[in-house]
Amino acid sequence: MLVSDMPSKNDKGFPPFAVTTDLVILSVRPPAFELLLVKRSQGPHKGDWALPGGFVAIDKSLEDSAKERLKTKTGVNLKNTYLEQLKTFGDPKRDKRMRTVSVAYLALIGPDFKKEEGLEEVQWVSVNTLGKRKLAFDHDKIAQLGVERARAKLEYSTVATTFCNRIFTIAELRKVYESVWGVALDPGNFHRKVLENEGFLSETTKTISEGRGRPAKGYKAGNQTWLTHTIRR
Amino acid sequence: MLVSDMPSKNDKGFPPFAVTTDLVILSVRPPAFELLLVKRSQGPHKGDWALPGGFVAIDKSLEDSAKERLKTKTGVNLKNTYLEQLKTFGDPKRDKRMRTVSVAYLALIGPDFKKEEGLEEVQWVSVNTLGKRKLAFDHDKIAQLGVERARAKLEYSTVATTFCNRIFTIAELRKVYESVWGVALDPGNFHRKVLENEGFLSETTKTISEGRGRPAKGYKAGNQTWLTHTIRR
DNA sequence: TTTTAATATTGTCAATATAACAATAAGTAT
DNA sequence: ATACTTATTGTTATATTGACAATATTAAAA
Repeated sequence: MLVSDMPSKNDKGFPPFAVTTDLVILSVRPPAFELLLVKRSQGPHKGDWALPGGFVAIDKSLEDSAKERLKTKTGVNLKNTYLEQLKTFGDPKRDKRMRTVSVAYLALIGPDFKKEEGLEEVQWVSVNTLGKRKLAFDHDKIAQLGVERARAKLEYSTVATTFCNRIFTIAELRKVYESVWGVALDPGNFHRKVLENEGFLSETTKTISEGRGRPAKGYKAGNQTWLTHTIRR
Repeated sequence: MLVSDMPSKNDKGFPPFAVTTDLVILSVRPPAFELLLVKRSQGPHKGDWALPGGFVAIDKSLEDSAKERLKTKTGVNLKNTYLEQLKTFGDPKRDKRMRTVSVAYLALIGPDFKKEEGLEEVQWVSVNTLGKRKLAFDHDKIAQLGVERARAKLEYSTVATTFCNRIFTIAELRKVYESVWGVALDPGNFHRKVLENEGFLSETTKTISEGRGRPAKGYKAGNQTWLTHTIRR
């Protein structure tokens, strides 16, 4: 049934909408900055690549709906992930089956997610392919927005640490910034800038040695969410 | 009917949601920074003050729904207003009648809106009363979020001009910043900072004299959306 | 009409912050 | 032991910020 043929109100006195959540799931494996896509196995745009998502159950919160989907697609430990609402898309023509409102979420995850197990077709792609690739529905636009939000957020928030392991070095954190922004940063200046942000990082006793070169101190994510001294691209 | 009693799917195969838009409409009349509230005339929370809002029609976009409501409540010329999506609220228990998802919008408007005409009870209140006043549904939280978004946006975007008349002085713009942030800013430094932002303001031939003191040059909003040199609180 | 007060606009300068690059520290690989 | 590589700390010129002073230009008061 087309939207134009639908009754404007149901028997409860309100127009019935379908509500979905869609996820922009991002991950960094320096120097790659990647996005998770799934191949649609049914419904409209069958066979196309799309963002993971689906209907919200009548008794579940929007965020729980997004979290569950994130868990099943990536197997990540939700404690070490970052999830925030991105934007809601509700154009009347975005889904021809019915009037659908999609609440998009942005998820940032660390390196240790479960690799896909072949049940469903799942693919990590570079965010650089976004302009070129055609995704289902309006998912191009949603994915692009998610990438831009992530890039912006690295400037003034501490979220970059969610792309790292639980313990990481300042150089690893710098490579996250460089991968997400696609620029090179001065190691010395970056090092200082990060440390002058109270609560960005928290020291550990570990040191981490990666082949050649002086071993680096290991840090954990600190307790702050916002940076007092912003980091510039 | 309670949510818990509702069928999990309708005959179209998806759970039926009601979708509403709610508006955080903000305006500045220095030194006041104000929010528009309406008194609910029916339904749950009848008699309480709430954000303007209501159901989205089955064939209207979310933004058009918000725009129409903004128009009827304020009579503003939509050309001189700023409207952006804020966040979507969909807690299963937020409305006890039915499962409702509310897409909140933030609207910033200039000084020349139509004063309410008494048909409906409408009220401008200082944003400072927000913590104290109890609003319908989760509208306290939504309004607070809108105020914070507006405050943040003044730092790095040009939206402050939407609080001004079409032609305004730099001092008037400064008073907008001071009202929204609740701080005093140095007139000289502010003046320079604003002008060094290419495309923030655009010169006019008018000069504006407000009683005593040297008359100021009149400016219009420029063509940029983002500030290259951020303004700090 | 002259003086005073108020506000706009421009100047000055010390204190901070930024960015580029140099130097040193501390390991691994040969 | 030596060379090499990366982490971390130093140095310094330049740019930005913030506090406050000086000048410009008008309206109101005397």
